[in-house]
Amino acid sequence: MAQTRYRQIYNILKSRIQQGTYAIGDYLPSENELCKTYKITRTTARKALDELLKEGFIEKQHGKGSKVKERRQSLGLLTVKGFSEAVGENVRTIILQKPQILSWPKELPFPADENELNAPCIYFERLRCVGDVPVMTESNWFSAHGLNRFLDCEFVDGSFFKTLSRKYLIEVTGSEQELRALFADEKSAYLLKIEQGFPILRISIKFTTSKPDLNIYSYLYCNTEKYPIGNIYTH
Amino acid sequence: MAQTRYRQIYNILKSRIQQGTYAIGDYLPSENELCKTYKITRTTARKALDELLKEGFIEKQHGKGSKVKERRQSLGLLTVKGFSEAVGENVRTIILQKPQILSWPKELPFPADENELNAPCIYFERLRCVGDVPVMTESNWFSAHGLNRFLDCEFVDGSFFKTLSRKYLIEVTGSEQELRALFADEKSAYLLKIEQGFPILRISIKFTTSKPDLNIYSYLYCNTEKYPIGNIYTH
DNA sequence: TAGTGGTCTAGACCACGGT
DNA sequence: CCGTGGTCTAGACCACTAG
Repeated sequence: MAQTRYRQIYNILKSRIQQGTYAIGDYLPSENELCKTYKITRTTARKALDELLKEGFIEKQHGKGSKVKERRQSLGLLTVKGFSEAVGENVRTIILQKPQILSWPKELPFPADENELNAPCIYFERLRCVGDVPVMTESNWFSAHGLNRFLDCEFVDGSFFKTLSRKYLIEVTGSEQELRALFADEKSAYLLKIEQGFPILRISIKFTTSKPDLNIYSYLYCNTEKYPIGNIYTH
Repeated sequence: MAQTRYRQIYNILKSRIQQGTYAIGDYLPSENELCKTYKITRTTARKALDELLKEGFIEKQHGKGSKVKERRQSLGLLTVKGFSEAVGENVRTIILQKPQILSWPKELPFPADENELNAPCIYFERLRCVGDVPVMTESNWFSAHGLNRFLDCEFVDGSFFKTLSRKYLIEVTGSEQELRALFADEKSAYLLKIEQGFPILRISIKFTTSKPDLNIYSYLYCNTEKYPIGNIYTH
């Protein structure tokens, strides 16, 4: 078996959710139905559903079923309030540097895991704007291992994480972050169209994913003057 | 059965970890040992361990066992890295203003719920230091409704949230936050012993609690130069 | 009452880690 | 090699939801 059985079922269900076969609000087949359909036991069916639950695709209701949830597009745990969510339509993303192979930088936002550095490094850089106002620069590093043809492919809906999910079946499983208030340096000031020395927020992130040896390392430099970083959290 | 069996095992193991019976780095009894000890099957033992895993108490190693991990304590979702955790012993808290009844301010970090404003407002203010270095000021507002004798009582272990939990059985259930990089104003600069105009991080928080009509509103002003704000998150 | 998810038993085989 | 955790089977009883 190349994959575990529950992982196969998980993948089937996940892709059907993503393709809209099971739409938001729909109920997945019950655990017993899954057992019959795929000739598995409930333990295995439940394990597959548990994975979907962990990743926020479904919500379980005792006595009713497993309901497809609206996926909380969580950029780790940070969402930009009045930005990708609230502003919605008005958000623009400018690619400053398309994904390309670079050597690993001397310093990453967080120390990398050992194995990651064995593969080449992919780097890309974007600028996020609300209307015409640039509010955040974003630099991303990650290992190219297992991401075949990543450089050639277009982002799904312009989203990096959606691309990982849809094309490579990789989900973000967690993140570690660090926040720092800094004077804007020359580059940030130029990109964000502010004066050098203006206070900006730097967010250092390490995203962990469902793929071992794949973490995403990012720096976000944010002009929080008009668009502070919002962070919604429900326990 | 008042509780599920796996929850009982979970509680036993958790309290032993918290009390240090199983120290950081130790291995818990193996799944098979747990089966014998508590007369359960592996499914149940694994379910108990899975809960501990999810909450970050242990780490599982194939072929070796379940190892007790260093716990990342999440206060809401913000932890001060190299501060209440890492620095540990060296953290000091200075009460700038003891809890007292004030009128509600014109502006809170987030808009208050309607009913809260009917009761008086309790306010207190603290300064957090690492050693002799002040790193964060903290201002808190909340409704006095139902918090009898709050002004007279001492904080449990110096912790506001522990006090709410132990004395009033109120738990924090979630939070909403907003981050902003600012120039330090006169008051913050004075308290944090930095120059006015230095970049600092302001965190606005609304903590929701298990008590309806009780939210905690806070401003944190942080000097992130030496001690950036860390934020550990596992999905 | 029928169907759902939540818990639990009693086995089995496998892959990994260290001896 | 043995013990560990990872996966899986084939059942069982329970609590919850809804017609």
